[in-house]
Amino acid sequence: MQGYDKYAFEPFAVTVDLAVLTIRAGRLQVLLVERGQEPYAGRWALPGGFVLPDESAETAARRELAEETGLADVSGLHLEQLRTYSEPDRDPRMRVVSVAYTALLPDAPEPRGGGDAASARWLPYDGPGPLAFDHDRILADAHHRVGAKLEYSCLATAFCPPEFTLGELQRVYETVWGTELDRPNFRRKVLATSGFVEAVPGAARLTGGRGKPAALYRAGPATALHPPLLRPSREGRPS
Amino acid sequence: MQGYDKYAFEPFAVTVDLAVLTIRAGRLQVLLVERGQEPYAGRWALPGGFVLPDESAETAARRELAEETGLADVSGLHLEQLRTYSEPDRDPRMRVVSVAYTALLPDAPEPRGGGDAASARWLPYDGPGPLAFDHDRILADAHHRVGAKLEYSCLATAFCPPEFTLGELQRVYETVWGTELDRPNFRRKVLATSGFVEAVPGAARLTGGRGKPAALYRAGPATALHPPLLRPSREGRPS
DNA sequence: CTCTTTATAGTCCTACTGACTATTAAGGAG
DNA sequence: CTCCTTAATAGTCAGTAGGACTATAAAGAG
Repeated sequence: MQGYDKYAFEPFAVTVDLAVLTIRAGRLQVLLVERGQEPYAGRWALPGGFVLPDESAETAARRELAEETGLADVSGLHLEQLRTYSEPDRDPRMRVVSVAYTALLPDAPEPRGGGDAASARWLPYDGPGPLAFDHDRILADAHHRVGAKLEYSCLATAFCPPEFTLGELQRVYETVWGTELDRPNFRRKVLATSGFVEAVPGAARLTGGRGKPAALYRAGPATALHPPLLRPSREGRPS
Repeated sequence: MQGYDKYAFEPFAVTVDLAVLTIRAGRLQVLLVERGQEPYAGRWALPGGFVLPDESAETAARRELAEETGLADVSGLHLEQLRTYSEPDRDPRMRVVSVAYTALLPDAPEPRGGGDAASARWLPYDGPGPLAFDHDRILADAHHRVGAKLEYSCLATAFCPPEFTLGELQRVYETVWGTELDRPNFRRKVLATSGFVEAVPGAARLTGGRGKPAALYRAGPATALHPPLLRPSREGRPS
C-alpha cells in the first residue's frame, strides 16, 4: 500500500444502507422500501443508495435518511455507523460494498415518499419475512447494537421526543429489549445517573394520560451510563 | 437502489487497514510499516492493502495480517472489524474507502518481513509521532474500542498466550487502560465470573518468577462479562 | 363516588466491589 | 542459612447498587 500504481485493484461500488428504527404503537418499527425490480422484486429492503463522488459515507447516509423519511431537518437525529458488509456475493449484479448505518427516530411520522425511492414505510421489526440481500443480517446487527448500547449509554433518549416522561423512556428499554422492567427501580436508576435526564422546569403532563400526570424530562448532557443499566437475567451479550 | 443501471456511481478503491495491538515489555505496542514513497514518505502507517476482487474485507484483513506479521497460523488470532473510513480527502491520490480492523496478538514475535510490504515493526502505542493518512484516528478508535470491550467482554485473554497467570491477565487491563488495579479484587472478580478463565489441571509456574509461583489458567468458554469489570473512577466512556 | 390506571415514594435485603490486612512461597543478598 | 524482597493468594469489612416489594397520590372512566 505504498504506491498504488504498482498494484492492481478492482473498483467497487460503495453504498450505504440504513437501519432506521423507531417506536410506534409500542412496537419497534423499521423503515423499509419495497423493491420493484429484480433481484428480490417485491421484497422489503433497507433504504440506501450509492455514495456520491464527493461524499463521505456519513454524509451519504444522512442525505438518504432525509430523502427516505421526508423530514425537513434531519440534523438532530441519531445516526451512527454500524459496520461494513463486503461479501463478494452479497449483490448478484455486481460487487457492492455497503457501509451500514443505524438511525434512531423519536416520534416517527409516516414517511412521505419525497425521495427517489419508492415510498418508504414503517413496518414492525419482527414483521415482514425475509428482506432483500443481506438486509436481515444488517437489521439484526443494528438491533443487537442498539440493545447493547442502551445498557451503557444514554442512547434511549434518541427514541424520545425533546420532552418525555420516565414512563416513555422505560418503554424504550422494554420495547428494544423485549423485557419488562420494574418501574420504581427504573426511575431510581435513571434519576441517580447524573446528566442522563433533567427535569423540565415547571411542567407536568395530563392531556392524554389515563393515570396520574407524569413529570417531563429532557435529555441531559451525559452520554455514558456509569454504572450501566444492565438488562435483567439472561446471560450472554456476545461480540 | 432498485436498479443500479439507472444511477450513476463512482467506483471506489476499497482497502483494509489493520490496527494490530499487542503487549510487549509491559507496554501497548502497535504493528506499523514505514512508508517509502509519497505521500507521507518516511512516516509510519498501519499495515493494510487492497481488497481483492474475490475477497471480503474480513478475508483481506486476515490475509494482510498473515503477510505483515509473518505468522504461519493466523487463524486463532482475534480479528474484529472496527469501522469504515470514507472521507473523500483521506488519501490525496485517489478516492479510497478503507475498512479498518483491530487484531490482538498474545506473545508478539518481531515480525519477519515476509510479505509484500516493507518490514513491519512493533512500536509503542504512544511512540511514533503522527502517522500517515488518518491512521492516528483509526489507531485511537481501535484503542478506545479495545479499552471499552475489556470492560464487558472476555477479550483480554486474546492478549495472552494459551496458558497465562492472573497476574498477566491483570497486566493486560492495566496496560490498555493505563491504570492500576487492586490485585486481590481483580482475582476475585475474574474467578467469580464463570467461564472467563479455567484452571490448568495440575500446574504452577516458577521459572522466571521472582515471587511465589502463580497458577496457570486458560481462556474459558464465556465471551461476555456479567456483570462487567468497570475501569476505576473517571467518568465518561463516549460513543 | 368508586374503580382503574399510572406516577411517585420508600423499604428491605442481597450481591458486588473498593479498600484493606495477612499469609504463603519463591529468589537474591549477605 | 537467614533475612529481605517480590509476587501470589486468602480473607475481612463497610459502603452501595440493585432486585423485589409495598404504599401513596392523582388523574380519567364508569
